[in-house]
Amino acid sequence: MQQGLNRTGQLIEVLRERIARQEAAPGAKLGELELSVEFGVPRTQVREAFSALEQRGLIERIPNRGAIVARLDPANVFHIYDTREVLEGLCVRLATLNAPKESWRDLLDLFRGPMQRYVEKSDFDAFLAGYAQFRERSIEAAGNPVLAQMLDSIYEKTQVLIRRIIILPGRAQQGLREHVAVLEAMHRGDADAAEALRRENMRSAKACLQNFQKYVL
Amino acid sequence: MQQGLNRTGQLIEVLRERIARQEAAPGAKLGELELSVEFGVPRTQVREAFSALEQRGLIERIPNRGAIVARLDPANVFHIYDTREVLEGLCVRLATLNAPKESWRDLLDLFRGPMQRYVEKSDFDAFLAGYAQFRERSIEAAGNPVLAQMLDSIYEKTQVLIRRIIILPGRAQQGLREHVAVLEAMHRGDADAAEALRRENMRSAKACLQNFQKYVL
DNA sequence: TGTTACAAAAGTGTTTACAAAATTGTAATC
DNA sequence: GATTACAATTTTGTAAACACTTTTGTAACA
Repeated sequence: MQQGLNRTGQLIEVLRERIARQEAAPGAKLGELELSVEFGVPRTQVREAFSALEQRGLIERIPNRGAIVARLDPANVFHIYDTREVLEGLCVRLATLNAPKESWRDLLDLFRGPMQRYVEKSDFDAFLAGYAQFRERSIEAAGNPVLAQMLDSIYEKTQVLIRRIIILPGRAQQGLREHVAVLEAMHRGDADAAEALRRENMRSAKACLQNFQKYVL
Repeated sequence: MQQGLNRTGQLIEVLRERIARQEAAPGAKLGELELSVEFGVPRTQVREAFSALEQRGLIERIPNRGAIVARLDPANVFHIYDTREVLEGLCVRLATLNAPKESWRDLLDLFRGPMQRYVEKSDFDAFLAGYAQFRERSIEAAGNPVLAQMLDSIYEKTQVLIRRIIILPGRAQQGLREHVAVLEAMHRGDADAAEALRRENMRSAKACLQNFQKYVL
């Protein structure tokens, strides 16, 4: 799966990052020549990168009209959350089973202490960084590369949404409470509870999304 | 995600099919020039197709040495089954919730009657065709394209294995029993039971794989 | 006979150039 | 002043050519 060194692989990574961060907005046009001069690579390599990104569902290619950043089909958002629910559940279950209980201490402290203050101060960047840490640690502890890849492909599509959900009234607080509950289960080594709580967490995020559908989608 | 008409998209599909069917064995070399003359397309399009297939994890590209059909890392096989367990579970749950109960009648009859005889006669092709039918119907009824794509990406990697597992002593019988149980749950509209039974089914397949590890991996 | 050195061949990676399509800009007409 | 027809520009799609790497075949030598 890794294609670390060659230039095309790097280009794919950079574009993937750019799309996930929304530096290139959905629907934005990606010019072949434009990118080839920006990165100093031949146009054929840009086209190869496009082919890979299209396969990943991050861009759409329209014949003779070029490539645009894929728009997130609102109908698919809920499908994504349904799927994500079971994957995230599996992730924390495996992580709980594989890692020593005490290894979750620092994250638990983070979520019980500093993260609370980030919410109160509306410091969403710090808050999201905490979420990212939880995500990375869980995936690493789960030790399942197949699962990791699938979660990645979901994250890169939903990263947009998370920033919109987090600012909804009360959502950050509730999400935080639920994460603490998950971490507590992980800390006491209760894998089944961790999975159930994480799934509950995803369902509540989806419900929140449904409530404010007209504002965020 | 669809790239139906253009030639590169077709080429990707044909190669994907060929790899999934094992017409191209794992480790087999895929020559650019060779394929470009076979399909009558320029070499650049073959390279674009390679880029897409590499992203999908179906081939590996080694710099200056070309592309080979990806070998299935034995360590990943169990990771695949863990992940597949939760996805298949979700699939039958959604299918049960979305489709009318009676719509599973014909599959239930198939699995209770003819499929039994296929097993007894060791008619594995007919048997696998029945499995495929169950799979397609479930995915369609689930109506979740995100889930469908993930299951696809798993199937195209494991199709090899299924043919080896099915011939293991007693496996076909047990798998059939478990499928009947799942279908019965679906037929009476019990989504939770269907999910639990399907997951149980995946775990038993994984266990079987572990028992005969040295023979099939 | 086996091994090393070297040359030829094959294949991949990259660049360039050209053809076709779409978009944009302009001018003529109603 | 708005609309249509047409030309110019831009951009994508395709083909060919070139350069570099790996592999293979051959011959000289120990």
